[in-house]
Amino acid sequence: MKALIAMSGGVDSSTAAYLMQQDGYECEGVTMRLYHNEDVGVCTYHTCCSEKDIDDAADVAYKLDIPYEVVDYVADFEEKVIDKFVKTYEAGGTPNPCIDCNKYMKFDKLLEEALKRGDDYIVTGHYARVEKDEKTGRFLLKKAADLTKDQSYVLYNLTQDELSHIKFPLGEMTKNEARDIAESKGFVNARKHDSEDICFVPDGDYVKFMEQYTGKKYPEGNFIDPEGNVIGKHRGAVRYTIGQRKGLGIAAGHPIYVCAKDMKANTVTVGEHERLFTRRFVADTMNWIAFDGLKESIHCKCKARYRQIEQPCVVNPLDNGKIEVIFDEPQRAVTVGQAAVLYDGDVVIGGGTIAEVGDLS
RNA sequence: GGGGCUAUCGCCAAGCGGUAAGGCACAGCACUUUGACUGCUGCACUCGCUGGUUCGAAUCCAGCUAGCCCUG
Repeated sequence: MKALIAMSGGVDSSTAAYLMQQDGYECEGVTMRLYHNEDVGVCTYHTCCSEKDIDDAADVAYKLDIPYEVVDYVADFEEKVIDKFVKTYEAGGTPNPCIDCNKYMKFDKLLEEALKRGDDYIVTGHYARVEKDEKTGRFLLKKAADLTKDQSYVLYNLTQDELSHIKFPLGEMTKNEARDIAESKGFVNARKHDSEDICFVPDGDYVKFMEQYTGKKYPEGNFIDPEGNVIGKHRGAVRYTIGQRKGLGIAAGHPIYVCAKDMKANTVTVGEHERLFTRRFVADTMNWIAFDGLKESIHCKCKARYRQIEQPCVVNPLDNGKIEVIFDEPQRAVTVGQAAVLYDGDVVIGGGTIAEVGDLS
């Protein structure tokens, strides 16, 4: 059996490659080049696919004695991930580009490439598990054994067909075990810092990135309180997201947070922490894994952002494949553009994009 | 023209003769394959100005300056 390892240059995918090899697979390593580093050599730790990362991946592949190559997906990445990222922000939402990168790059474009090359599987260093449910014959996506590292949330878009060609060798182990393996094999990246931040925005300033990318300047506007009184000037509405506290520059005596944005009026509403809680939202562009589609209401758990403990809720099917989620308890800062992923225990039922928040009537 | 009140970090605000609380904002770090949240740390050798009283004052006194209010 042949496997194509998506090697980011980090520890996880390196260890994953090693494990597949140990498992008897004929492996080849590939790194996707997703964008061009404007300032080569400057950003070394918190990006994937930088020149440094390619060096690291190549180094590991050499150690494992497997073929290695870099594929150029810059154009696709820009179209499928960056463009959507920018558009979501401009529309007032808050995107999660990692999810789209998984959906359109790793498990679509790159998987297609793998199949074309005659590989049976595509392999990544994600902490998640794929299992085949013998009763139904469906592939299930499940949380990682190491719950502190679980990444099933960012993988909810996987289809049955994709899942049948995916291996996550790290799904059963802890981060430390993965690092220890890398260390024992002498991989250069064994102690490398975990990836973080948006990979194509190395300095964390996504607004600056957007301004460079679009050539636009996002105009200043007013901060208003919930009653509509102007209480300050903001530096561009795209700069703020629901629930945000830092960077407002408003000294109200107590912490205040972004409660709402109106892109048309170019206003950002700020208010007390208590105002951020909602029980209801609507999600669209659903992908279902545990079954083909939602036909009736179910009770399950939902994560409305990456780092949230799943919360009990009721999910109601709506028209056009949308769903309505009603949490048992109000949740803080549920935000349009973020992904909502539904869980039944360890199993990912499915997920979608939050399209509308609030108004439980 | 009289009378009163107030002047302490970017904002708010403790302090009332014994050697500058706190909150907000801000910065850094931690956390983190999204944006956030959160946690930790830092942040006035100085209290509108000038003198005086005192062993010692942001705290008492005087004058000055500024702002606010009332009254003409």
